[in-house]
Amino acid sequence: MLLATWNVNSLSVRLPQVLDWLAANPVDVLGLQELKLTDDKFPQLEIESAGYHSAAFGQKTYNGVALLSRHPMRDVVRNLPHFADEQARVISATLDTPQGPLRVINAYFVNGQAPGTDKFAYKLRWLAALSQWVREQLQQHPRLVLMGDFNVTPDDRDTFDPVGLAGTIHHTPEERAHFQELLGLGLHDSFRLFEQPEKSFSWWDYRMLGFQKNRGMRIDHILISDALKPLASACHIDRAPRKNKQPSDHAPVVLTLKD
DNA sequence: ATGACGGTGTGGCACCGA
Repeated sequence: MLLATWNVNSLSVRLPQVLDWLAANPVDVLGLQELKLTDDKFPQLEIESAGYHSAAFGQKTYNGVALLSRHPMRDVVRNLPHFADEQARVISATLDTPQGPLRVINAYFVNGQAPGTDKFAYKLRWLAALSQWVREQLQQHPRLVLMGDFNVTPDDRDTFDPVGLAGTIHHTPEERAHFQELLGLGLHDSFRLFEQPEKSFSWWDYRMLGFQKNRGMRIDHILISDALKPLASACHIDRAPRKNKQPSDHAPVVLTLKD
C-alpha cells in the first residue's frame, strides 16, 4: 500500500503532471495541497478517469487541499472543527482499504512568514488546534496518517543552511516544538524510520537555482500512528517531478505500508 | 538589505509563498 503527499502549487497548472505521476506511481492515496482553486473548478472527472475517488476542500487563489484514493472514502471532515478559519487547509477522511479502515488527515500548514508577525501568531494558534484535532482523531482511529506540507523543518538535518537560517521561519524553536508535540501524541516521522541520504529535501526555492544547488528544506511529511509503524517498509522523496517543465516547488513524499 | 521565481487576480502591477 502506497501513500503520498504533494504540494502542487496550483492544481490548474499541475493537473497534467499529477495525472502523469499517478500513472507512473499508482499510489493508493495522494494528499494534495495548495490547489488554489474553488471546488467547482476541481477536476473530479479527470481524477475519476485515472481511477481515484476524491474529496476536495478548496478556495479562491490560495490554499486548498484534496484527498485522492483508490479506496472508497467516508466521514470527510473539512478544516479543524474547533478552530474557525477562513482558509481551507485540512481535509480528513476514512479510507476503507482491504487491510481495514485508515484515517488520513491531509493538511496544508500555515506558512507563518516570519517570527513576530501576525501570520506567525496565526501559525502557532493553528498548530495548537491541529494537535487537538489529531489527539481526538487518534482516540477514534488507531490506524491514522497525518500527511501534508507542514512548513516546518523538524531538525537541522532538514534544511540546507541550519546555521544561517537558525530561528527563521520553518526553523524556529516554537514550530519545532509543535512538531515534537505531534510526535508526542503517538506519531512517527515515517521518513526517519529508514536510512536516508544526507540533505534530503522536499522543497526548493524557484529562485537562485535552488533545486540545482540542492538548497532546500524537508517540510513535507507523512506521520503515522503507533499501530501503523510496524507496517512501514519504506519512505522516499520523489525528486523526478521537480525536474519537469513548470514544476511545483515541492516534490512528492511516498510511504510504503506492508499489507 | 533586497531580490531573485512562479501563481493568482486583476491590471499595467501587488500579494503571497518558503
